[in-house]
Amino acid sequence: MPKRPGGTSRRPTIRDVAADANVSKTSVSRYFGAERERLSPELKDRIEASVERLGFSPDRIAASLRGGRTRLIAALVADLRNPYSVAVIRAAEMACMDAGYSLMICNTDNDPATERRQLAALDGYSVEGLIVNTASGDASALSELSEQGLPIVLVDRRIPDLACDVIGLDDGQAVADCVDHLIGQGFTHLSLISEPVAGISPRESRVASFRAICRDRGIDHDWHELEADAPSAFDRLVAERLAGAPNAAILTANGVMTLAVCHAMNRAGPDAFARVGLLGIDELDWCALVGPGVSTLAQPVDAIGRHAVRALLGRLSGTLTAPAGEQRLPGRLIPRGSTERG
Amino acid sequence: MPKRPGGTSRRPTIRDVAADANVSKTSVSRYFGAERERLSPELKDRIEASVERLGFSPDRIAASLRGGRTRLIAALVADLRNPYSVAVIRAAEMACMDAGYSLMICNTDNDPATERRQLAALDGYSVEGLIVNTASGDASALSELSEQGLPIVLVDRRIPDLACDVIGLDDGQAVADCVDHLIGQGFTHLSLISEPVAGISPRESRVASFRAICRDRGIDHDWHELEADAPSAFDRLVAERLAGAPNAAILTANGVMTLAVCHAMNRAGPDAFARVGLLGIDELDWCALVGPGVSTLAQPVDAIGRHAVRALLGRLSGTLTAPAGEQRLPGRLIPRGSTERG
DNA sequence: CCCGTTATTGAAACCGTTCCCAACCGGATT
DNA sequence: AATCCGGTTGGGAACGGTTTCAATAACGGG
Repeated sequence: MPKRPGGTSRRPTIRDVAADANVSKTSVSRYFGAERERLSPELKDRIEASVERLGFSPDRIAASLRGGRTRLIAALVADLRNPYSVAVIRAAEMACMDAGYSLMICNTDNDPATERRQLAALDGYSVEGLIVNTASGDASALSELSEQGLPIVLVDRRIPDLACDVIGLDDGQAVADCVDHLIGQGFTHLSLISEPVAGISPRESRVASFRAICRDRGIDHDWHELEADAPSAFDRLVAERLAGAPNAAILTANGVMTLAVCHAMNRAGPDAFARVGLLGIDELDWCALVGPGVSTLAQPVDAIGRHAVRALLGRLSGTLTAPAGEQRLPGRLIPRGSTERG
Repeated sequence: MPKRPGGTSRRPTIRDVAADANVSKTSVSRYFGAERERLSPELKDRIEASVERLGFSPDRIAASLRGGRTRLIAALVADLRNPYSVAVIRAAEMACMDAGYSLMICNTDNDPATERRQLAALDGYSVEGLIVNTASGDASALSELSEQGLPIVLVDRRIPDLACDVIGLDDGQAVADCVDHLIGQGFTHLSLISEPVAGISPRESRVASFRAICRDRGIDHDWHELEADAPSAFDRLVAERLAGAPNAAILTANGVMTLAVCHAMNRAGPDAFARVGLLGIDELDWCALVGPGVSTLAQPVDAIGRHAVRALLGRLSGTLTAPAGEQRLPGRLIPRGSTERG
C-alpha cells in the first residue's frame, strides 16, 4: 500500500485516478474488473502508474451497490469458545479468502436474541451467503432469509423445515466406531452423555445411533441428557458408574460434555479414571493431559469448513444445483489411556 | 422480519416505501435516522405501516456510501484458537452490538501474509475502526491505515512506532503477583518460560518484569524463550528443573506455554507436578483438571474487550481526544494444586 | 393585515462504483 | 468512396440511500 500523497486528504476515488491518468472512469473500473483485458497495454500502464501514485484501492462497498456482489460471506457461530466451531470457522475463512471472499464471523453466544440481532445486522450488509452453526431452534429468521434467495449452509446442526445444505460429522459411523472401540477394550457397560437433545439434530442422531448400535451389539447401556452448567448431575452420574458394575465406560457426545465429565471425574477422586472409561467426541488440545489421557473421536473440522464454503460458493455461482442435501464426513478415533484396560 | 409479499420479488427499497406511504424518500430516510423526531406523528404512522407491510429494512451499505458511516468495526485476531483472544473478542463483540456497530472478526492465523490480505480486504470495506491483536511485527500496513485516519486499538501487543491506544494486562503487577505467590508458597527457584520475545511487547515486558522483580525479591531465577512447537526443548527444561534444586517452580508467560509445559510435565512422569511448581498466565478451562490443578493468573478478558471498544468509539466520536496511551488492567491469581507446597 | 419564525415536507444533488450503449478508429470489403 | 467490422474508449444512467436547501404552512407579534 503506497502512501497517500497530499497529507490527510480523503481517500482517492476512481475519478481521481481517471483524471490523473487522463482516461475515463469506466476504464479505471475495467482495470480492476473482469474486463481488464480489453484495455490496451498503453492505457493499462497509465492507469497502473496513477493507481500507484495516488494509492488508490477500489471501494468494495460502493462497487457492491451497483454491481450487487459484496463478496462477503458471514458465519454465524453459536459459541466461539467451542474449539470445534473455531476450527471449522478457521478452515472456512481460509477457503473464503482463497476464493476472493471475506468471511464475517459473528458470535451468537448461544443466545437466540443475539442471533436475531446478528441476522438483522447481516441482512443490512447484504452478505452473499451464510454459514450457520447455531444454537437456536428458531428457524424463522433463517428461513426468511433463505426464502429471499440467500444461500445458507448449515454446519453440524440441521434445522427442521429449512431446505439447505448441511455439513457435519457422520454421526452413525462415528458413534459406531466409538462403541466398537469401547467394546474392543473390554468395557461391558456404556453410558452416553449428551446435552439435552431438544430437537437438535446432531444430539438426536448421536443418541439414536448410540442406542441402535448398542442394541445391535447386544451391550448393556444407558444414556443421559445433562446440562453443562449443572455439575452436581455429573457428579451423581460418575458416582453411579463408580459404584455400579465394573468395566463401565462413558461416551460424551461433544467437547463440552467431555469437559464437564472430566471435572466430575476429577472431583470423584484420583482413581476415577482407572475405574471408569471415558471417550469423548471432539478432540481438544488438553485431552492428552488429564488423567491417563482422554481418548477422543476427532471431527474432520478442516474438511467440514472447506466443504461448507465449497457448497456455498457452488450455490452462489449456480454450479451446484442439486437439491440441498447433507454431507456426512468421517471422524477419526484417537485412543488414549482413558479407554485402556488390561 | 415480516414476510415479503409478492413472492420472490427483489428487496424493497426506500423508494418502494415512499411510494406506498405516499411520502418522499427523504421522509422515509429520516424515519430511520437521527432526524426522526422532525416527522409529524401522522407521517410516522403512515411510514411505519408501509415499512411493516413491505418488510423493508434499510441497506446499510448504500447508506454508508453517502453517509460515510458503515457502522462496521473489524477485529484482527492472531489466533482464534487462543482462548484469550476469543474471550476478548467475545466481550468486544457484545460492546459493539450494544453501540449499534457490527464487529467483523478476521483471523490472521499468526501469518503476516494472511494479515496483509485481511487488511487489504478490510481497507476495501471501509470499516470505521480496527481492533488488532496480531502476530506480525510488521507495522507498515497498520501505520498506513492509522495515518489515513483510521482509529486503531491494539489489544495485548503494542507495535513500535504506531501511536495508538493499547489495552492489555498490567504485566508488571501480574508478574509481581505471580512471583510473590510463588515465593509465598515456599519456592526458591523460579523459571520463566516465554515464547521468543522478538520485540513483541507483552513478552518483553513480562520477561523484563520477571527479572526485575526476582532481583528485587532476591530470589534465584532464570528465564527461557522456547518455540511452542518444539516439544523437546520443553522436555529438556522440565528435566533440568526436576534434576536441579528442589522447590523450583515454572512460570509460563501465556496459555500456549502453559499447555506446552503441561505436556512436557506429563511426559516427564507422574510425579513431575509434585516436584516442580507451575503457574501460568492465562486462565484455561482445563487448568483444574491436569495434575493437581494448574494455578493461573487470569487476565481480565472481558474488561479488555470492553475497554478496547470504548476507546475505539471514543476516538470515532471525537469524545476521546487525549493522546493515545496504554491501559493496563489488573489480573487475578487463581491458586490451585500446582503451586501448593507443604 | 403584514412579516418574520418555526415546524414539516419534498426535490435534487451526491456518494463511488458498475454497466449499458454509443462513439471512435484503422483497416478490409464491396 | 462508402460501408462494415472488431476492438477500444468514454459518457452517463443507475444503485439505494443521505443530506442540503428551498418551499410551504402555521403561528404569533406589532
